[in-house]
Amino acid sequence: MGPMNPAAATTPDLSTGPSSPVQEAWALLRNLLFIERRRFLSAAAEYDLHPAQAGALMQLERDEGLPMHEIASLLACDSSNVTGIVDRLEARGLVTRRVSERDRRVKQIVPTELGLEVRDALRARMAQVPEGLGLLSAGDQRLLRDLLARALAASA
Amino acid sequence: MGPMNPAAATTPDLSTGPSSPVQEAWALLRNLLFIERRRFLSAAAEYDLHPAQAGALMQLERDEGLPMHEIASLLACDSSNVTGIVDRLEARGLVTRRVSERDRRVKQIVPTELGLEVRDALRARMAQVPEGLGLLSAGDQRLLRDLLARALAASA
DNA sequence: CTCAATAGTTGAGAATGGCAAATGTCTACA
DNA sequence: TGTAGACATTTGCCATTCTCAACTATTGAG
Repeated sequence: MGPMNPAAATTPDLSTGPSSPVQEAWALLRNLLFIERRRFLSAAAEYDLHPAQAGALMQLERDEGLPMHEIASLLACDSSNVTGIVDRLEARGLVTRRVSERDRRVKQIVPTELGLEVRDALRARMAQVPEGLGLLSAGDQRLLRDLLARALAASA
Repeated sequence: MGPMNPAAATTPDLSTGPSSPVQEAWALLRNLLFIERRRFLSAAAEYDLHPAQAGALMQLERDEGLPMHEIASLLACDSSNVTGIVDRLEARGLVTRRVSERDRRVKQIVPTELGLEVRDALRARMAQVPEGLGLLSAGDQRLLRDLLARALAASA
């Protein structure tokens, strides 16, 4: 994520024709995502991590670790970037490189204990539900979850 | 951070805890954000713009333009970044700097005709509704819009 | 008029991001 | 078996983003 990256615009209301309900819903969602980007940046900054470093760290799971090329794929960036990102995470004692036993070309990136703590703290910050959603009634919250689950199940 | 704090109330239990419907809904939404980021990156790349440049361009409106410090605020970055970003947009003929008449310190960044075309193309790409949402029934689409409208109205 | 605050720019230094080249390792195939 | 091609990672180069601190010009308040 980076860095991420600047994200969607605030709803511009393109003035080009009427918008359908689903388009309006999507415009609202983009607003939410826009706010989310700031949360991500400030969470990363709080732990003195650059957005890309935080993004990489958050992807790691405990046991196996992730090959660098998979991190690159998740972050949508070139593998050569991951080298530097992992270098810095490793220098701070947050991850270690471990050569894969099954394929000596690949290096599994495994979080250290410290790395797991930071990762979990970051995940917790991002898992915090935005204010607006929390204010919906319990029934509406369930409804929203069900709608989204249906929508994303259909696309996956 | 007691139970009275609404932010704390929506904080998920990191470790193995069961998640509430609203937390599940939010987790689904973050998936969407993830996908959305890639769309943004590829849309920007398609127009040979770096993400920050595309982000800035998409914020501009036709008539007044935006002061640079407002662009910085929208992009959540330092004003000094915006200097360079606008430099490159200007070099490519996408925007112009116009000194504000009301305050000669500020420069309004106004899109050129070409800039408007690119901006609209970018906005159109980002306005494209993700597959999953489009597969919902018409009724569900309206329901989703209404839920989100209610949630975001409450937070704004 | 003076002075603090604001808008933008500049410069230095770290980091990201893409591309091309190089190394070491695997795998398919003849 | 051996060899060619594919793959994972690293390195170097260069453009860009980003933060911080300093600087200029301008504004507005007292």
